Amino acid sequence: MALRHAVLAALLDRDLSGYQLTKLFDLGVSSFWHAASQQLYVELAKLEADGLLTGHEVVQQGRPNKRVFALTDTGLQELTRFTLAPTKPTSIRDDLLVKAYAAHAADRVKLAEQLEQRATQSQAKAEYLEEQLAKLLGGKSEAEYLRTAENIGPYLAGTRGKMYEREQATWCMWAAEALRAR
Amino acid sequence: MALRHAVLAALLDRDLSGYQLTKLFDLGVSSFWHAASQQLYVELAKLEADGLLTGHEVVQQGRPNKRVFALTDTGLQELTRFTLAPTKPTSIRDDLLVKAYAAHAADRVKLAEQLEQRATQSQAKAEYLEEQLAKLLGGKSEAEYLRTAENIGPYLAGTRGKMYEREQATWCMWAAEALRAR
DNA sequence: CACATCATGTAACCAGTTACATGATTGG
DNA sequence: CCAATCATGTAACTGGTTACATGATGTG
Repeated sequence: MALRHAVLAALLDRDLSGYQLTKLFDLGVSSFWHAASQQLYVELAKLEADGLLTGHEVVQQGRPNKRVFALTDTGLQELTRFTLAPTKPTSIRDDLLVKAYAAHAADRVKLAEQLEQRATQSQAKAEYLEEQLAKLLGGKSEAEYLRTAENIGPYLAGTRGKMYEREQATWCMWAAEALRAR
Repeated sequence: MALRHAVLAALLDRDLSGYQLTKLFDLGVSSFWHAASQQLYVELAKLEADGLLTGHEVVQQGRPNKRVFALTDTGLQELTRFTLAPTKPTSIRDDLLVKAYAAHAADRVKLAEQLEQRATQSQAKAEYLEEQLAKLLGGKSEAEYLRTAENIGPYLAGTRGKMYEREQATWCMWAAEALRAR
């Protein structure tokens, strides 16, 4: 079970609805996990059935009502247990890397174009994450924030996401350049 | 279909047996894709049935015989087609990132230990990949190699893997330090 | 009233993981 | 003869993706 713990983690210091989680786990936004809305609603139902979450209908004016989910004690315990359990490293699994490996079978210019396009996307995502991180800091220096903030988890994970996207962009540009130069 | 193209790419400039592919796609080794042997043998059977590969028994002395697979023309075409097809970006999907996000629910020291352990693993993997890359260079400078080598694909993909592991190690140490300092 | 956004789901399918199995050959 | 490595598979299960569906509410 994988999404499971990502959902529990997301609900750690705020309650969220399925729709809000969808936005959090959306591609382009998520720094620490990705999931589509369909998967989330299924998972939320399971988590509620297992007693790890409780859902509460929230009546809204101006928009449809929503069900907001909160961690139960059991849910929090399960999350804590998960953080202690050993996990194996996972490697990158990205079609673009396979394409790069298969460069010899590809049209060099078209592959370079794809790499450049991805570089742009990754750059944009990195910038978005950087903004989010700046918001978390709220004016403080990073060192200060890491010492004093209540929950530094989102900052730690967000930083990894930012690094990943930046580096992806750097590599894409480098590889595209290498292909174009031939 | 995912592993499919990774296998075709791996067979692009040399023929390999299921066992050799297993080692290539093994965790700890793979820079561009991961797969377990069970999955590989199934995939190889499918690829052969689909006419993208052909297998040939190779009689060996001193060890069990093996079946070596080679790309067919159709297989090569399929790989080329794949390199041209658009693909979406994929984000990191790593339990360790979820654990970091859930830092507030975790034992800080134990989480730091896990991060440090992962840093060590990633460092080792990065060094292994660096050796592989040096072998590919074969004494040439990178610039020279990228200009003149027949197939730079493995070098491009391997470099991404190396970068990823190095950065993972850096982040793990940084995050562990942040957790320990509290 | 059409379109965007908010909001929540079901069902079929596909890819990957885990568990289980087997056998050859060499070296200590 | 036992352990390590080489070599190849099957089957059940889990997690994730894709396709399909529906309805509320506000804005132009």
